[in-house]
Amino acid sequence: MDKDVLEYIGKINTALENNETVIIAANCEVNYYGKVESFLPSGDRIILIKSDKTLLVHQPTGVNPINYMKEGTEVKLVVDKGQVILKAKHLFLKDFLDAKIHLIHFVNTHKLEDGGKIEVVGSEADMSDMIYENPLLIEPGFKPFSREEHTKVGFIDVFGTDKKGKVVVIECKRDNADFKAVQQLHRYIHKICKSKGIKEENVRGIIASPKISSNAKVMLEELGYKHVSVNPPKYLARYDKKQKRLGEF
Amino acid sequence: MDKDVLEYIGKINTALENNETVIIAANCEVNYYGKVESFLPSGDRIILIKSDKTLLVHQPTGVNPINYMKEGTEVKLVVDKGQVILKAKHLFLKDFLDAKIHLIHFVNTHKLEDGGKIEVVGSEADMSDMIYENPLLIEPGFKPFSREEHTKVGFIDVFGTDKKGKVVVIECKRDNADFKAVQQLHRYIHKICKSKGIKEENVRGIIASPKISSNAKVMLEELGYKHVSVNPPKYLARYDKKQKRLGEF
DNA sequence: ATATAGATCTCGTCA
DNA sequence: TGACGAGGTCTATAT
Repeated sequence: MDKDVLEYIGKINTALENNETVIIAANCEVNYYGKVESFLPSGDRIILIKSDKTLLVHQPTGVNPINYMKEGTEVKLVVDKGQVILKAKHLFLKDFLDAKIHLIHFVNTHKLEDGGKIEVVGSEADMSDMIYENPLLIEPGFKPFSREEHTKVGFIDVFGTDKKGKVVVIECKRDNADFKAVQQLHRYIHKICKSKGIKEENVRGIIASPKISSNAKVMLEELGYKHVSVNPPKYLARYDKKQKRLGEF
Repeated sequence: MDKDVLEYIGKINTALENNETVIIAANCEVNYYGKVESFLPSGDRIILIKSDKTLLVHQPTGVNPINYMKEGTEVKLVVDKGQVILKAKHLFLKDFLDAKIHLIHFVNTHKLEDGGKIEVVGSEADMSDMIYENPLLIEPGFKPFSREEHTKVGFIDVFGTDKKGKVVVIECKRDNADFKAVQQLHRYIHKICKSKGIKEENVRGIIASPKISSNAKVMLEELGYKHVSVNPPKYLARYDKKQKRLGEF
C-alpha cells in the first residue's frame, strides 16, 4: 500500500469524523444497493461528502449525480485485501453504496459553515401572489378572495369570483401548462363542488401560465375552462415594457 | 489583491480553458437570473465546474445543488474593483449566474476521463419486463402481448388479455402508487378505447406496484380497476424466498 | 422543437 | 407518518 494512499485514508476518515466536507477525485467503480441496484464501471469521478453526511458521486458531465446517498449516511474508507473501498450505509433507509477506489487524483477536506437561505423570485407561489394583487391580469371584474389555499379541498393557487359572482378557480404554472395542469384544475373543481354541493357548471376554471400545450388547450376547452397568458414575476422584469403595468396597481 | 488569490484565479481560468474539472471551496454569495431570479447570501459552498461546463453550487447539506448552470455554460473568474467574481453565462438558455467570492478555502483542478455507463436494476421498465416474462405475477390466465408501448395511444407498461380474452392494461409503479397513477391508467384506457372503438367496460385496468395510497385505491375501485402487489425486481432479491418463484418460469 | 413520463427523483408542507 | 404538489426540476425518448 502506497504511503500517499494511507495518508489520504487517514485524512479522509479524520475529516469525516469531524463532519468536514470531503472531496475526493478518483478513478473508481460504484455499486449501490437500496431502492434499486446499480453498477457503475470504472471512471474518474468526484465524490462529495457533505457535513450532514450526504454523499454524491458525480461523473464529469451533467447536472445530476450518478449515485448518491441521502443525509445521515455512515461513511468510511477501508482497506480490504489491498483494495481501497469507500463504504457508505444508511441503515434506516436500507441503502448501501460501495466505491472501489483504484486511483486518487486529489483529496480536499474543509469545515464549511453556511446558514444562507436562498430567495427565489418567479415561482408559482409568486405568480399566485401577483395575480391576487393584480386581478386584472386575469380579467376585468375578477375578485380573488384567497391564494395558496392548503385545505382538504386541495392546494388552490387563486380562488375568487368573476364579475357575475361565479366562483373562479385558478391554477398557475410558471412555464408551459400541459394536460396534467388541466387534470389538476379539474380535480380541484371536482372536489370543491363535491364538498360544497355546487354544480360543476357553476364554477369556472382558469389556467394562468405563459403558454399552454395544444393537447392541454383542447382538454381545457372540452371541460369549459379557459387559459389566460400570464408570465411569472421577476424583479428585473418589473421594469420591462410589457409588464410595466404591474407596478401601477 | 492577495498573491495567493491571483494564483488561484490563474489556475482556475487555465483549468477551465483546458476543460478540466474544477472544484472551489469558498465563502461566496450567488445571484442567478434566468428562468427565475435567485439570491443566495454569503456562506461556505462547493463550486463544481465539470468538463462539459456544467456548474454546480452546493451548500454543505442536502442532495440538490442550491444553484446550477447546465452543460455548455461559459465560466470565468474575474476581478472587478478588488472583488473576485465567478461569472457564468449560458447565452442559448439566457441564464446568468454570478458568484461573488469572499474567501477561497481551497481549489483543485484535474482532467477527468469517464466513459462509464451505469446499469440500474429495479426501474419501472424492469418491472414491466418482469411482468411480461412472468404473467402469473398479475393473475392466472393473463397473457401479455406487448410492453413499454410508446405509441400514439400512450406509453403503456404492459398490455395483454385475461383468461376470458378481455383486454388488460397495466400501469407499473416502482413505489407507492398515488392517484396520479390511477389517472394515468384511466387516461391510457380512455385513449385506447377511443382509438379502437372499444367500450371502456370491456377493458380492465391494473396498477402493479408494491403499495397504493388509500385515495388512489378508492379512485381505482370507483373506476372498476384493481391493484396487484408487485415489487420491482432486484438481482439479489431473486434469491429471496418470496420472489424465488421468479426463476421458475 | 414539443410532448410525455420516469426518477434511488428531492424537498417542503400539512393533516 | 403518509399524502400531495412544486421544481430554475433533470433526463431520456418519441414524434
